[in-house]
Amino acid sequence: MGAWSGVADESNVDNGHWLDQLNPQQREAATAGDGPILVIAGAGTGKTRTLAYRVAFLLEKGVEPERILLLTFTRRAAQEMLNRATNVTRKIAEGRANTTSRGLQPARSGNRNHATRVWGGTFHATANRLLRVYGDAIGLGSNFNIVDAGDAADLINIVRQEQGLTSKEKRFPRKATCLAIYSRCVNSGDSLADVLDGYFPWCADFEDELKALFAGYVDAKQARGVLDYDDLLLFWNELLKSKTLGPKIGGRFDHILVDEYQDTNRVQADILRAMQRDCPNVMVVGDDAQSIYSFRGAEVENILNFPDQFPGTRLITLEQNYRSVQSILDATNAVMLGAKQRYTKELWSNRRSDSKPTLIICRDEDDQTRTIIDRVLEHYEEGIPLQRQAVLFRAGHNADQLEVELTRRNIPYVKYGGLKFLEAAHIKDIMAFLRILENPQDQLAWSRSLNLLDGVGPKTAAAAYEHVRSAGFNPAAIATFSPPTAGRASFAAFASLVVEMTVDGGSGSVSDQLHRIRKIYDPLVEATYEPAEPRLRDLDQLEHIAQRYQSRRAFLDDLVLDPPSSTSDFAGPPMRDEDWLVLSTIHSAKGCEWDVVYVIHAADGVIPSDMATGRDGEIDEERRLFYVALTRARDRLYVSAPLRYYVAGRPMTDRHSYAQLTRFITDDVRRQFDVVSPEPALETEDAITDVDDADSIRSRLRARWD
DNA sequence: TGTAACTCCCCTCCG
DNA sequence: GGGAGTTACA
Repeated sequence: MGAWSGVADESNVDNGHWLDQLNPQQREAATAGDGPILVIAGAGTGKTRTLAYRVAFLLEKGVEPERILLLTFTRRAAQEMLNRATNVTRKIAEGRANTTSRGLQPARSGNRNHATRVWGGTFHATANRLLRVYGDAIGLGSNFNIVDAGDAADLINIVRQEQGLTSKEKRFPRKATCLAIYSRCVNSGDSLADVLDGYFPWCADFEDELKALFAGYVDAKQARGVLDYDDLLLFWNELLKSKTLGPKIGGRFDHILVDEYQDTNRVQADILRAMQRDCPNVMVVGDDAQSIYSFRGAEVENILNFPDQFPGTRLITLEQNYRSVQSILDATNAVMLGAKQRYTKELWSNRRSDSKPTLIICRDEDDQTRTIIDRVLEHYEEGIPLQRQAVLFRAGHNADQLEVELTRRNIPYVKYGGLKFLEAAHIKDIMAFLRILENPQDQLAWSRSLNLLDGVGPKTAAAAYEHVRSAGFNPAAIATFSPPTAGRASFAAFASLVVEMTVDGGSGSVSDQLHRIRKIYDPLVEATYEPAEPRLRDLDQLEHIAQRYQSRRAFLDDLVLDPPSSTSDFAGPPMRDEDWLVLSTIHSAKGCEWDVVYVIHAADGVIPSDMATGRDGEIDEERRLFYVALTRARDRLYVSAPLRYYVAGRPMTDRHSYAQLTRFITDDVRRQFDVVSPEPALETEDAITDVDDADSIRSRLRARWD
């Protein structure tokens, strides 16, 4: 996406010693010796830069790249750091070449892409990589399919129906809720009763049923040869418990670096501790004030208690902010002052500014949309490209109206977060076809594909799966299944394609395979969706990204583990040199920065979300989220809130409701902003001293009549 | 057994 | 506005 922290490139490392590019604390972190290290890095303090230099330092020291494991929150973050590390090592090598006699090759000249051999990625992606290697050893096999949250919820639903858990007197929790409960249990290690009590009190009546459901879900995953996201971590953790495999896996590495440690959960911390037995050099980096993923089971205690859990920890704190002007930091520091749990860091910057950030109070959402777009265009006219400006919001749909208006005005934008490309039905359908070929046990994939065919519903799909199963999971057996009803034409076409592709499945590139599937799938799309055109274009794009992959397995795994976060991630060359505005959820903006940032919908109920007011600590997390949003800004920061929302109801009864500015902007915080309001006359003013007070005015007015 | 049409309820953030 | 559950009909 837009700009990553510390956009400054590493191009000038050859002026003086390369480590001179870092401040003393950063340098201490980058060059620290062995043992556990905790780096507390406030927003914008050069964390990415420090990690990149750390990697470069280790490589320079002679550590083999494949013996370094870099765990990050997204794969994009890992790539960014490794690219920068590569730049640093290249500059060092060039510098060395210049100081040695001409004609000599620089040291390690064959290792230009050294850093690309570092193990880098998310916990989940790393787990996948390890399980593909060691899965056979524990009977997991290496051809498991990974299911995303939607598929996992569907599978839970199947089990639920099998178990007859369709109570009528009181509604059973929805499938997504069931999955969320399950996930929280396994990620936190807490008992079902505690999780229900603490987070899902309205589901407490179903404890026994849920217990049975989850047991059935675990069995169902096993029977179908699939792992969900949580399984990846759980299985990795289990591998490490083995007396033989554990040391092997940990022993693969000499150094483990973990970014965004404040957003790891208990299983991830367990994994790290287990890895550390055989790889003592662990460095974690994070910021307790930016912990925003507890909804996913993240525990900020992991970073707070790191020194206890890893004895001998060296603590390094980065406090100088290189990103924002001081006036923005004044505002963000003020926001954090209100946190129940006080954080110790107070960020400071050398970057001065003569203007405060701006708080824009808007009449309603229309007003907000217009105002934001106007400001964006003003800054654009001043010479700040759209890509260096970002609009941030709490939830994906908060940007709906803005998107409509940007489209109407022909202003290009990309949106990150919110609904994923991959979650669209037509994408999942066609991916299901590939999943069948890769792992014929995957019942979800079969039923998804089969249900598309005319005259095939759940029953027929289940019978067909059973047929394939009894044939030893040979996918080609589908050809000998005869569907009971009409519509045999499309079934026959489907079956013969499966047979064809089973026979020569390995041959042909992934995008070729997709292309062949589309011959029967496109007509189905055209028949199913009214404007089919945009969906077909999505499939074109899918085919386009598939070109980057050598293997079907890698393609499937990547799309689940590292889904394209916006449609522009695979936009073709035409977009390349255009400019576009960035729209992003605050969560997806983590780690990024822009010259100008607009935080919209800063109204109570949105920030903090009205869904997050239940528990202690949830409000604090919303505050941190707001803090993360504000600290993305380098030069200019706008916060806006509509005071009125239209509630789209039935025709003729459209009403509006009134909103309040987010509670995180207290009077103290507000003083750090310039306030723009549509109705300044209605603003309440603090005590004014340059006119008489009301009493003296009244007595003077009265005096005329004396 | 599959499908279309109708109802009701609830809606977040992500790997 | 869309998922999930129900009903009527082919």
